Amino acid sequence: MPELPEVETVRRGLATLIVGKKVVHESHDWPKSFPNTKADVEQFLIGANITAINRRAKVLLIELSSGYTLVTHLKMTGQIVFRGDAVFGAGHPNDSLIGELPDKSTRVTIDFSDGSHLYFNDQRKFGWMKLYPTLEVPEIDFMKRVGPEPLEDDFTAKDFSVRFTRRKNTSIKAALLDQTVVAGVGNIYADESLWGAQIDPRRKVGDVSGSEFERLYEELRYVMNLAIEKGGSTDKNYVDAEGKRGSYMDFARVFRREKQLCPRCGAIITKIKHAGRGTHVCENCQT
DNA sequence: CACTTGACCTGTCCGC
DNA sequence: TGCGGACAGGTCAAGT
Repeated sequence: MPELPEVETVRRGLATLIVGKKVVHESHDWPKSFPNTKADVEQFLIGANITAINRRAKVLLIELSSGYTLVTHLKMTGQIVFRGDAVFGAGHPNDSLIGELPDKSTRVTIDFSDGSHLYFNDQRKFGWMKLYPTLEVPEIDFMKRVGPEPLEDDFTAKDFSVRFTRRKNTSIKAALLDQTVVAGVGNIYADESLWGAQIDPRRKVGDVSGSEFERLYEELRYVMNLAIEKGGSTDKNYVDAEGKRGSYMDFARVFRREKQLCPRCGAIITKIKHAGRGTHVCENCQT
């Protein structure tokens, strides 16, 4: 599920909902979802206050007053949902995907001193939360290797195209999905931005021209900014920190629109398998 | 090193 | 209705 816009949406929600709260209890039923020892939890999580919520690529960083950070990756089906006294989203089926919590997919529960709760749900169990000393977070392998944030103001089209030179023999889609090239791009926004730039996802990086890279840069930033504005994309599982769906899928031009008409040229959109992923393309106007 | 494929999991959908 | 297989938004470890 979550790519950069979804994780950013969760981050913004959590920043208003849980910063300042004090953790009093944690429980989990699947060790891989929260691999720290009980002693670490006691020492660095219980009794700590939430001081800030940050994001790098698709990783959520929940900072604690203990000097530790709860590093969180939602992978494919992770959800982080806050519940206070009110049940957010209940009775609004178009707005919320989930009801009572904890539910069947709840892997981790964190309780706050004011009686509110944070739930980490993850149907497929690929995601995880893990405590790291805050100062060591930049030393985590993934953090050292991940590429630049594509939405930063000082990230230019030139910076973007230069990142791809190392991968000139692979396809443009495989390179876009490579987190060491650029941070935060996943299957939805790869397909959407390539459609916007009118580039066939199977093209070799080495055959993509400078002006095409400029278009792709603009389109990637456009779709990701739009997706953040729309609260992300809910295809199946994704919800924000209040349990609400995102609406970008209503604006998608190719993703999950196979057999429908291309909004640009009217040809039929096809779905193929490429780079090990379902890939949506208009074979008529993406060349 | 660059590149590709399989593994990690559960749930759903599709064809027989 | 049941059953097998393919597939799902991500990343790593292995393999070539």
